[in-house]
Amino acid sequence: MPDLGALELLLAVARLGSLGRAAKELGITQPAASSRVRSMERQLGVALVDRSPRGSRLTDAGALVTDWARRIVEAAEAFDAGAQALRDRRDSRLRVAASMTIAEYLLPGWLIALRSQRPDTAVSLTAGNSTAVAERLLAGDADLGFVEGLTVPTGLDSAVIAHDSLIVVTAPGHAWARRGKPLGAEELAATPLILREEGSGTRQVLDTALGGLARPLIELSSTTAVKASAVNGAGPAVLSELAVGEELSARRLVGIPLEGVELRRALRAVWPTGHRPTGPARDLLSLTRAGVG
Amino acid sequence: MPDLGALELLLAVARLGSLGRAAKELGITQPAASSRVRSMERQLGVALVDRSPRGSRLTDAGALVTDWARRIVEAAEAFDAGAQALRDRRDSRLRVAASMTIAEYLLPGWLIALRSQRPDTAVSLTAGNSTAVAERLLAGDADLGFVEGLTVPTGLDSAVIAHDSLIVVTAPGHAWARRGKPLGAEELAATPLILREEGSGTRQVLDTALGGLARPLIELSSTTAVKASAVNGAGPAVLSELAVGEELSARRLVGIPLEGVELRRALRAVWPTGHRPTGPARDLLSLTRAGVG
DNA sequence: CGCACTCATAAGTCCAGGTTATGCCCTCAT
DNA sequence: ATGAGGGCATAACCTGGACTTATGAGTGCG
Repeated sequence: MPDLGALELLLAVARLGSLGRAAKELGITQPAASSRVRSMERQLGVALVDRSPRGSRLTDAGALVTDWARRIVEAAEAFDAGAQALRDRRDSRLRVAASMTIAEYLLPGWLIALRSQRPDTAVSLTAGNSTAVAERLLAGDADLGFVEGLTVPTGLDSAVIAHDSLIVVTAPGHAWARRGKPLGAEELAATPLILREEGSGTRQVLDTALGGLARPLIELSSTTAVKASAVNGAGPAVLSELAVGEELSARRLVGIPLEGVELRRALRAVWPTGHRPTGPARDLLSLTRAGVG
Repeated sequence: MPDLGALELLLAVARLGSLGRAAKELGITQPAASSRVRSMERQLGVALVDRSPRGSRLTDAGALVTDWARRIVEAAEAFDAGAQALRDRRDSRLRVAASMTIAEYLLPGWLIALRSQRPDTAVSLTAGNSTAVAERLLAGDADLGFVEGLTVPTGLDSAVIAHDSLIVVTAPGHAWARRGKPLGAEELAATPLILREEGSGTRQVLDTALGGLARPLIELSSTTAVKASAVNGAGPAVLSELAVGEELSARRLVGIPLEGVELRRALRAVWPTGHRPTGPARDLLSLTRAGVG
């Protein structure tokens, strides 16, 4: 398994064109960097950088490895942004409460953007369901909240910042992946589906859209488990599009077009009625709304 | 920065419900696992798992962290699949040669799938441009090739396995993100764009589609650099949709609908004329075609 | 009550990755 | 030409963190 530090080093070498400069950027010495890259090359059995007395340049294999590495490091940065927000729990200038889906898929990106824009803003994050978010806001324990769902908790003002569409997905081998015409509500309702458990946000939306008729093939308690089942060909699943971007573009899953079924739900920023977001809360809010145009 | 090993451990704990079992799966002892999780919790300042005499369950924060961690680990697995293919250069049963874009974005996923389906197949990978791929195949140094582009090198048979569409993207704040009607060819050709350098595959497709008229605002030598410029609002960019899936779903970039411009190019599997792929090459080929339906 | 499972603590070992120190190679400017 | 400077490699040493084994303690069950 790769070592994150080594990957960062490799990216730095690619960017700066020299082992020494890369080493300095990461706060280590040049020999340390040299040895790290060397040991990585030994492990891969391929030369990654062309060393010359005028600097170091990536080889072809190095460029490929670097591109793969970049994905890992970007995911790690998102993790870090989220982790920092979890860590700085108390004395933060901006306290955010968010529902799970938003905290999982969207917040890390926003936090990275906010950090690059206002590097000195400390953000703290708590995650929970809609009512928990509302409680924290009303108790003054959070400055800004994010919820998904069909209704806005009372006592809160809100702004729609995005929409989350549920989509029907199957493994590429499934018969639905080949069908010519879009899927209708009746057929969807008549087919057993891989679903989140009753009471979950996505299940709620689906039941509403179909008039309470969704038939579960399997019920699972996490989005990830649903995804895994669908990828393994257990059947068609209904999931937030946020959760399956990766799988769709890698064609591990295929989206099935729908017709006459509306599976959108609003993602909303919320705050106590009257208390218009100001300062860092306003910054974050405008970041999130930028995407909607 | 997080430690990959600790993240894997956390995922294993989540899946298996016990520190001890997770430890065993990773080949370490229970105290080692215990201490690792503990140190991670100390670093984050949040309890991640609820320990009980009957096992360990994730806390809410733990579930969130685990979801973030899963992304990193998945990227690392893709890296690992690619790295292994680079490592086993010589005596492998299946030797693949692929163009950069395919090697970068698609192959790792295929290799993971192939590994789970045929765990004992050793794959080796070399990356290069179309002519290099053709040379290796014709010289008998590779069993199966993948190329993108408008033409098939002579001496090779091919099968289209997917299509790669170029798309026009801008930062969400750009005026085009708000326009109502699709963009036409003339307007696209008249606007300076952030592009890859002349001679690159994507540039080639764009020039062809526009009749050689693309006007560069900036020319950059890597897909990543183009992406970064576009995200920072330098202007509209043209990129493979494979490269921007992440950015689109996080709304760091917005896709601009086009009209009357065809920016698709075929991704093809290729092999020496007559030499129909057999054995592991056939397995890999059928994996890649599964997505097309 | 003792067995089987969980997790925590303690004490000891070991190596990966770091450091400093040094030398070689190349280029460029004086 | 020659010395200065940047870039990389090698060598020898140091250290801390992560692993190990050994043990104890809490819970539930036959």
